Amino acid sequence: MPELPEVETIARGLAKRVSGDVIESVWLGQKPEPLKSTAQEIAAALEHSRIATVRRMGKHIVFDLERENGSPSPGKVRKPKAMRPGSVVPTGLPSVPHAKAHKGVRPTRSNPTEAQWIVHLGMTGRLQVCEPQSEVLKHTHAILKLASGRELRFVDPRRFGRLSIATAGGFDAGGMEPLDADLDSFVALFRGRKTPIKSALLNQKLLRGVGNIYADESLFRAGIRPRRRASTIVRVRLAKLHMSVKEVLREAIALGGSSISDYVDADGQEGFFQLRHRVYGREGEPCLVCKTPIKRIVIAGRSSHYCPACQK
DNA sequence: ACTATTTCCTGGATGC
DNA sequence: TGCATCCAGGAAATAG
Repeated sequence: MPELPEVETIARGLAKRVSGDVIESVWLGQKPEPLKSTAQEIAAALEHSRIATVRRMGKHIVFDLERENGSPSPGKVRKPKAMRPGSVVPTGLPSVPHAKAHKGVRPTRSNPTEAQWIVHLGMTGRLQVCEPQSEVLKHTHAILKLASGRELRFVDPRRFGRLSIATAGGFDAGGMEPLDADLDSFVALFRGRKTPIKSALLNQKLLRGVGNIYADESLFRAGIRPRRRASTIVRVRLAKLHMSVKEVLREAIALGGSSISDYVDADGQEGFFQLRHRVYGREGEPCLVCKTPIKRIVIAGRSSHYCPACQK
């Protein structure tokens, strides 16, 4: 499941492969009725746009788009309303149900970034760059034809992923980037919060990008039990957590993320941080520090792993 | 303003 | 073998 390190890895890979490429046409799968207009918006914003950059914000992948010279403006793009990708599996060659409603619209000059394509991979979402003739996988919800001749496809079996369009700079990714947070603002995030520290770490409005795996791993390294109320943790311990979070994320990024279930990056490469997990997915196995069996409990519906001896 | 709970979704694992 | 059930999990929606 892509959390910050996986998304970072994917975004870097994509940046290398599709930056500068132009989106010629877009196919979007059928969506469950309510958000049809958004699909039009997405197609309109993407088509004839150049991908300037690809980067990560929290767990989101952000494609910065700029209009191709002389191509019509996509019209005003509203706030980033999330869209549920289509549910219908494309058969054969996808036709393109895009809106071409803008004929005589004023041409734009060489503009800087005008819009952003925001992709959240959910749990099972993947973006693949491939040749047009390669097999369209089941659960493919979007296909972008690129000027380079390749295709950028969004595949997501479990459909927790989200696609949306934001106006440039208008995308609100939530809380602060954990890797940028200084100690004081990090500590301030938890002041007065009665929620378990694990829940606070997962709250994207506080920190963006930390998910279940890295929350558990960070808490282990900081010696804090996941159920500890955030407000009861003293500053020095939070300082420890501050360090642990950054350390865990940096190590994971360096190893290309954690590959559990079927995660692979943009190049189809697996990550290797799962080999460094000290508590996540190790229920009953001995703690690597003290040999006490790792416990698993459920917090807010999320399985949480910790060492009852090392974490207080 | 917070916090806790429910819901979405499918494939894989488990159980009978 | 087949069928039902459970589980994984991010974040939005709902309830308290």
